[in-house]
Amino acid sequence: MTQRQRRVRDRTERGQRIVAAARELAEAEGWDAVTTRRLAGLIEYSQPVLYSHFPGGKDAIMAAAALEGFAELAAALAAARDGGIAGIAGAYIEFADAKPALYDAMFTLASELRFARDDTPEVMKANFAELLAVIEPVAGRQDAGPLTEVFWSTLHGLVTLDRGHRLSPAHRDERLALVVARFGTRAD
Amino acid sequence: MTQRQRRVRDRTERGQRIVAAARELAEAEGWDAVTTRRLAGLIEYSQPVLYSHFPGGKDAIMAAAALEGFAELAAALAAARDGGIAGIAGAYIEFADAKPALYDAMFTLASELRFARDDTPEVMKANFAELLAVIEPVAGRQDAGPLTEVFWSTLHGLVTLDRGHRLSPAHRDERLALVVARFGTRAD
DNA sequence: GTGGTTTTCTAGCATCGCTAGGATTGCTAG
DNA sequence: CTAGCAATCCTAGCGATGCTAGAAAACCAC
Repeated sequence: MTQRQRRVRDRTERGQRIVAAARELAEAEGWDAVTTRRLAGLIEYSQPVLYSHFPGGKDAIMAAAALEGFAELAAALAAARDGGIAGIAGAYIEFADAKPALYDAMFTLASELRFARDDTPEVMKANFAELLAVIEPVAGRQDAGPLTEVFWSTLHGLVTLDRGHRLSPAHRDERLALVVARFGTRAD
Repeated sequence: MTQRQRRVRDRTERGQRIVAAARELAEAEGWDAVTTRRLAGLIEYSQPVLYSHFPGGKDAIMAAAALEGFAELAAALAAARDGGIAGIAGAYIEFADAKPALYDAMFTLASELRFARDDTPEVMKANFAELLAVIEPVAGRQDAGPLTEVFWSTLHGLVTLDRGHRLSPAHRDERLALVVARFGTRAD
């Protein structure tokens, strides 16, 4: 039955190639350029193969990419945990800046995935936990959970507004410093 | 030449009907449901008529709706100016909550419109000015401009993350209170 | 080899945004 | 009143999208 094992291994490999190709293409030309036909061409198979891996179609592929993104973001945040507020804020923005299409898939698109619920994937909770770990020391008497949500919202807002050319490019560093100033101190 | 005047008046009226129909349909069923065919049916004309009003097609119609949205948001913020940080933050979130599709058109979609540039429409600058007016008193020695951008990012992040079901519904009010706590005090 | 299962591809559907070209209407001049 | 011009509008169609049914091919056990 080792052949059967090889077949399932090939299958999962191909599934990963689909997501990898989608991410690559999205990062290069945006998610609009990620069509099922181009994706099928990239992995050198026909269109219906995509649906055997992801019955949900294109949305499911994007959701799979988003999940990968959450795992990578969690890793990036964990690596910056020692940097405190400034470190984690910088890491967050840097991640969104380095992989804009992936970030879009994680937050702007892929509305199926939702936080703050029982069926929320663990990878997604991990991101919140990383932010929470840094905010907790400065929460004081305030509930750290909601404060983390506000902190997270600030980072996410900075990313998305900046991406939409809504913010002044000259003040990027200054904004980051202000975030640290506003969230880095205890306010009981 | 009064007939000519009536004709141009009818034209502009029809243009507004197009945007109004688009907004109504988007608010009811989302922007994906706003197709050029359905839009043409709603105004009881054929598709190409849309392009005589908006050569840019669907994107231009959404941009027109977004501009209306910026004007309405600026008015809502101006009305809440006396409420200070808490008042304007509440008004902002309330606006986004009452007209979610319009808010999406203003920020998530419609990437043509950009802030912080010379050709930025006045209505868009007005929104920033309203936020700036409230932030300025608490800026202290800090530059009020970037601080307003951070404040704005927080509000925008709260709106978008909440819309994506990323935040706990139970803590809505608490988050707003925390925003006021973090941005309502001087931090020189 | 042969039959049956699994996998893959070809072909097509409905819908999308958008546009060219002809038809229809309205205005003007003789 | 009518002929001709100009503006307006609609029918029909193009290319591309996500997705799917049914035929074709490959694979495996016997």
